[in-house]
Amino acid sequence: MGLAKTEIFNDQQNEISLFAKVFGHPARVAILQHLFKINSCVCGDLVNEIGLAQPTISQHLKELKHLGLIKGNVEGTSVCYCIDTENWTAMKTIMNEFLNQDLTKNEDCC
Amino acid sequence: MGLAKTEIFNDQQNEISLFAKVFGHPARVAILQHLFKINSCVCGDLVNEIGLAQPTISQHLKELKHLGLIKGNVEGTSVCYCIDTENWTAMKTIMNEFLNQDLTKNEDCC
DNA sequence: TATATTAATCGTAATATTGCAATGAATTAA
DNA sequence: TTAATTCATTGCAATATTACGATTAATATA
Repeated sequence: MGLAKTEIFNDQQNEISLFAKVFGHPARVAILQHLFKINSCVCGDLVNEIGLAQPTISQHLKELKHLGLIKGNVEGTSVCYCIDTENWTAMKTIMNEFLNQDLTKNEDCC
Repeated sequence: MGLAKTEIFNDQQNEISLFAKVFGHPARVAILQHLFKINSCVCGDLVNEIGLAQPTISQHLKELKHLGLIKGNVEGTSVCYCIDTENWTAMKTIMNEFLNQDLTKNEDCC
């Protein structure tokens, strides 16, 4: 089917999977790392930095923007992207709660 | 193409995206949460707990196992799964490094 | 041995994702 | 106004993912 049955899972599980999914491609990981590193915002330098065609980068940026993890500002003919720090922090809280589940109760298997 | 150009990204970026990808489906999130909660290991209870068919759950378990995040032990006719605590911790380190990048340097966009 | 139970695997249909060439829209520069 | 620049969008081909019925393999029980 290629279609997840999201209706049988709770909001938290669906939200975690949506954030994780957007990190599930190395190009988007690389884009985010570069935005963090460059601090001030970058634009289509990303196309040069990462070795993918412009429409491909544009598509990945769109997905990151759609989840609110980055913002884009038009500056003349170019568009400047950067991390949305507030939303990034909120995402981190959700992901950390999932990743940092209590392991001390979990013994070796059976 | 449906195929990520992993060769143009570094190992860290590819590894992060592989872990994230496996969390990118709510069923796998739910499976992991249940394994954490049940502490002692569970088997095909997962099929009942989560509302998906047995082959589907089995497939998701296979992916989690392939990444080393869970272990499976055969017990008679049933198979008992649990979190691989060591690998989970290692994964957490990698994901935290990515999620906890320094935000203090990132100002509002442009 | 025959049957039941459990879970993995196979095969397949439906849908999603990735990547890019071609094109379009918006702005700037000449 | 015309041309150049930058980026988004469209359309499409190749591949991946999700889900499940049917089957198989392995073990347990009668």
